Amino acid sequence: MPKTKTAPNARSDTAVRILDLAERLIQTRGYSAFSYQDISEALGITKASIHYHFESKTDLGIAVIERYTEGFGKELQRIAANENASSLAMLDHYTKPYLQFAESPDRVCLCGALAGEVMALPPQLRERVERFFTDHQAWLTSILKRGVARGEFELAAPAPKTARAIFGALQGALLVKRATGDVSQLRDVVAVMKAQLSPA
Amino acid sequence: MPKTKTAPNARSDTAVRILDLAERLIQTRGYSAFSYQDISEALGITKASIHYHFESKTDLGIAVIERYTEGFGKELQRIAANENASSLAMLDHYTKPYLQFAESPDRVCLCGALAGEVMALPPQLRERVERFFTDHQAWLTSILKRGVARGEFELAAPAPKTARAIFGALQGALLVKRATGDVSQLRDVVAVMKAQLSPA
DNA sequence: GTCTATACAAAGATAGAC
DNA sequence: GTCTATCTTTGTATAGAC
Repeated sequence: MPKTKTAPNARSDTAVRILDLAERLIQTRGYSAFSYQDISEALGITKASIHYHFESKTDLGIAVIERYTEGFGKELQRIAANENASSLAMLDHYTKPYLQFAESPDRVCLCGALAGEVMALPPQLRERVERFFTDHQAWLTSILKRGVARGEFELAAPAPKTARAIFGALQGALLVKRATGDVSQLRDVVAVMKAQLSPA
Repeated sequence: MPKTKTAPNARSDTAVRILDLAERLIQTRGYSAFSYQDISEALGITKASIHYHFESKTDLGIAVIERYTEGFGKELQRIAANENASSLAMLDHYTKPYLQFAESPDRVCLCGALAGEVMALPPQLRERVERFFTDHQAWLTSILKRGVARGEFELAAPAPKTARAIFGALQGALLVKRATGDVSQLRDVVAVMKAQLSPA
């Protein structure tokens, strides 16, 4: 029998290429500033074809965010599941995607980019961006608490506040990096963060 | 003789109201997502009238940024000019505008908002946003150095790096605040920053 | 799944009257 | 300085053929 390559939620090649490009466009130019035409020209297909895969721009936006947050979310689970790892190593893993964005001159966190225009987004997108923020801060909070419980961290402020500060510093560093081209800042922020969490 | 109220660079009342609203719209929705129509409806004048005051959207954007950066810039000069002030007090003054933005649920720094969509901006806007970032980081650097020279600060990293970290943390905190509604973070970030700069 | 063709609205902008 | 009217281009979206 012919092998079926259709997994439960499989997406066609084209759909994936559209998602990839849309994600990049949102990260570099923002949601409001990209259009089906941009994608159409870059991929060599018509706007109508894109509508076949994603009925509306809002739908496309939702799909991009969900793929991104789910991918990131699984990574968080994977990191936290490794119970032998030190809490510092876990935090270290968390920062890896940010450091990767920092490598390229014009990319930031997808949700960081969207946060800059959150009031202009369709509600379905806004909700998801806000959820990304709260989820990540919750995750960071749990890792910080774990570190304290294991004697690996010493916090100057309650875990939730420290988590928000770390998250905000990472997002802010990406913003600054893109505006001024300073790639080193991300690494510096991570280094400072680690130094400050270590017990005296 | 009739008193002339026309100062050298005076702007008409309407022009100022347009600028005020445009600034707010950029801060809350972004540059790409606001239109002359938004302004027209809110102020009760036609789009054509707005074009009379600002020939193009780019011109309006430039005017908004320049007013903002000049106002902020003068404040920086004023702060630094008070030679008796402690360096900590100077830093404290610097954070005031950020704390004010944090009061409102949906405002961020104008240039922070624009930084999220720099790649989509007309070059004249992009330049000015980048300059805002480098100017502010340079100013912070000079204050940090002053503090070190006067024995008021003790830095864990070179002044320019520390300045970038502070600036990034402030911008990031505003971003997070708007996405999650947590107004306290700005204050926390400022408090942590001050604590970390104080000599042992 | 992709195309052509088209609809429809919005955005940015201009001309010219008042 | 503001208006009406209009123009052009772009953006989003749909219908229907292939």
